[in-house]
Amino acid sequence: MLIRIDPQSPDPIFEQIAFQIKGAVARGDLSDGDKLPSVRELAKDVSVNPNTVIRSYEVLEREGVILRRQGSGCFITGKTSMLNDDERKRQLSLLMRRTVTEAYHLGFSSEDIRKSLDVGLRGVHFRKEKRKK
Amino acid sequence: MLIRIDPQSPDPIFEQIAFQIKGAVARGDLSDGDKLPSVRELAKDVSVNPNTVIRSYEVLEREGVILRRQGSGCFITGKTSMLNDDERKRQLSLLMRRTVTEAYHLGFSSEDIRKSLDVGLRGVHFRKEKRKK
DNA sequence: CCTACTGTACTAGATCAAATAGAACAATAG
DNA sequence: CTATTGTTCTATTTGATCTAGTACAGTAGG
Repeated sequence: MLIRIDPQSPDPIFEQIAFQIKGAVARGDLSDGDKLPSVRELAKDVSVNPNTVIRSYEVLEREGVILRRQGSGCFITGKTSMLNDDERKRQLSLLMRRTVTEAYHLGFSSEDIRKSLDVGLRGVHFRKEKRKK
Repeated sequence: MLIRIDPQSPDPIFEQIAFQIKGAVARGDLSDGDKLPSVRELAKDVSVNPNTVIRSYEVLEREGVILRRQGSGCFITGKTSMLNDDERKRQLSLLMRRTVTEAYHLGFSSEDIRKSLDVGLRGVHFRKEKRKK
């Protein structure tokens, strides 16, 4: 587990950890059944309080990314969101509205933005359970 | 100016205000030269402290979206980022990596994501100064 | 069974960001 | 000159974040 914390970042540490794990899953570096480092171990690695790691793992479990089992450890589930379809679509729509607005103000054209999304998509490992429409 | 604050949102008020103004500019509802409500006026509208509005306007000016002129008011510039090209590209790349990771964990396919981006892009009014490549 | 590992829960405290309140100053428009 | 604009400042409250330390609970393996 190569987690890098940026102490200067405005994002809280527990979110940085959670996001990096989500990134590893999206890339396929971590997948169904893989074991995460223990709370204490990761805390030591990253030089952070165990409570902070716990908080990251809580977030990830609430989002369905991992499963926590007392005594044995935390594991990647390989599943996604758990929200109902309407809510998922709403979230995606919000996310894209934010993304497009920010990209626009960075001064990019719609072509630039589409291309950049494609680059991002190429880094992701899409083979998951089918979802019903 | 129809600004809506969600007190439940994890995002700070000053960011919500700034983002909604950026959204209005991206949609074309606000454009070059348009005057924003005064600090005190908007603060009253949204039932928020004037200092909070000031902070939103500071953010927007730092990003080049608006221009503040003491005595006269705040105005849309119609310009974008002001960062150099390398930094802009870096920001776009980061933004997209975040977006794709989140969308992935919401359980969407790369096709879903591309489509949703296109929907978002359709809501944006792209006619701006040319940028050198 | 025992031990060492795992996650969990709790309290307490330090630090910082966000927001409010209120006062005062500075530049502009009319 | 006056009203309106943005600006600056200090003080205070609230909540989130993070640290620290302790203790408890479930699991795996000898």
